[in-house]
Amino acid sequence: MARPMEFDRTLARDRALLLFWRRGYQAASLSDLLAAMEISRSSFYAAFGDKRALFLECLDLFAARTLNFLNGTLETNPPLDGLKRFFEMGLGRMGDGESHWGCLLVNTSLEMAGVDDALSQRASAHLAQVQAAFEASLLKTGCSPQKAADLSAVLMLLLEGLRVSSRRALPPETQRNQIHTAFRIVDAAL
Amino acid sequence: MARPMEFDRTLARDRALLLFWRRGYQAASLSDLLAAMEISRSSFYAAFGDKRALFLECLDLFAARTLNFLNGTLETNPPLDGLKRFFEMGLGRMGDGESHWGCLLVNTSLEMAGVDDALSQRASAHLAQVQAAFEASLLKTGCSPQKAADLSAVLMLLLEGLRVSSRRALPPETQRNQIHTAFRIVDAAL
DNA sequence: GCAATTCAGGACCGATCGGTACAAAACTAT
DNA sequence: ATAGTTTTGTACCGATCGGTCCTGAATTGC
Repeated sequence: MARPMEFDRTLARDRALLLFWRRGYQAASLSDLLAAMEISRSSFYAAFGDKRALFLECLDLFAARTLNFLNGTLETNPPLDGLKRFFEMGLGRMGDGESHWGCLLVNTSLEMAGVDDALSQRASAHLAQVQAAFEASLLKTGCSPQKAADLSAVLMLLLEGLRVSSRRALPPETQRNQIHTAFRIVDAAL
Repeated sequence: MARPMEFDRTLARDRALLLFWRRGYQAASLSDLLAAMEISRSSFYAAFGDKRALFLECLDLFAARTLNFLNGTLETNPPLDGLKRFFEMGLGRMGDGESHWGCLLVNTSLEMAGVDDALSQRASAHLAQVQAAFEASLLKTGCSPQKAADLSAVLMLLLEGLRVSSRRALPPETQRNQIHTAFRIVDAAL
């Protein structure tokens, strides 16, 4: 019927996600986004609504992928090993990008608090889902529900702290040590 | 010789610090700042240079106060109690403001990473000083240097996670539980 | 009182922000 | 080929950004 779209929507969206991840919501200007996504202004607004809507889409997508990865590792590993592997996600090879941008959920929850609380709360809600997955996994180790609740809350603290370490660009080796020590003492508490 | 200043510089600076703490660097516009500080544009630039310089001043001041408070509690309490008290700083009474803004150092380190790396790194360096104080305190418990280094790194993870919890506006009671559980398992690891 | 000096208020600046409007280009269906 | 439809590139929009400049008011030393 008419002219077909000239760009791949999901590809453009993924590129936007990377930019948001790297720079945060506010510092990623429209021009930056258009350049990164390699589409024009009109295509942008036609396909994504506006900047905020696109961000929301990216945020939810990031959360879905994160939960997906987490559930994957939890299914194919003993609970604690799966958790540890999840913690180690994204501290990868030194110069590969993506490795020192922290976690978009944590970043957003902090950046947008007091600025756009709806965005902040949404990111926070996604984090709560992650914590719920932690708790479910801990329960499978046979510990008490109380202990699972308490420890999953502490695991969330550790994860957030680790994603801060990542964005602070602490050396991967340092982060690896942090994970190792953290899991050693969590293990002892089980 | 001439007309004296009509405003209290340190008062204005403190007000700016609160705004930066609450909204972050980017979202605190000049107009916002002037309104909060209750000074005029010209006074602002005469007294503080520019927005970034003022922020830097606030950041360093926040760090100094934080370290000061930390060292105070560490001097007047047994090491672990002092640390715990530091962790509990700022989760205070529900509606008193300041309690759910997280930590300016953590906030800044995340927000400015990839945007103004000098600011991010500076905040990160201040955090490293806090961690060093943790380590020194742990050493006083008589544990091995290795253990002090490892545990202080984990304590930093927990602190960062807790300040994220704070800015996410998790209920103070939840945060209290997190602190309690965290210190229980850290204690066990000593 | 008067000159000298420093202050504060606000007009003004170019740049950039996110977002809209519009016209030309590109494609399909007939 | 042509009519009809959708996409795309870009000019343009008002608002706001951080920052400068200039004027008039306020206060001092004399």
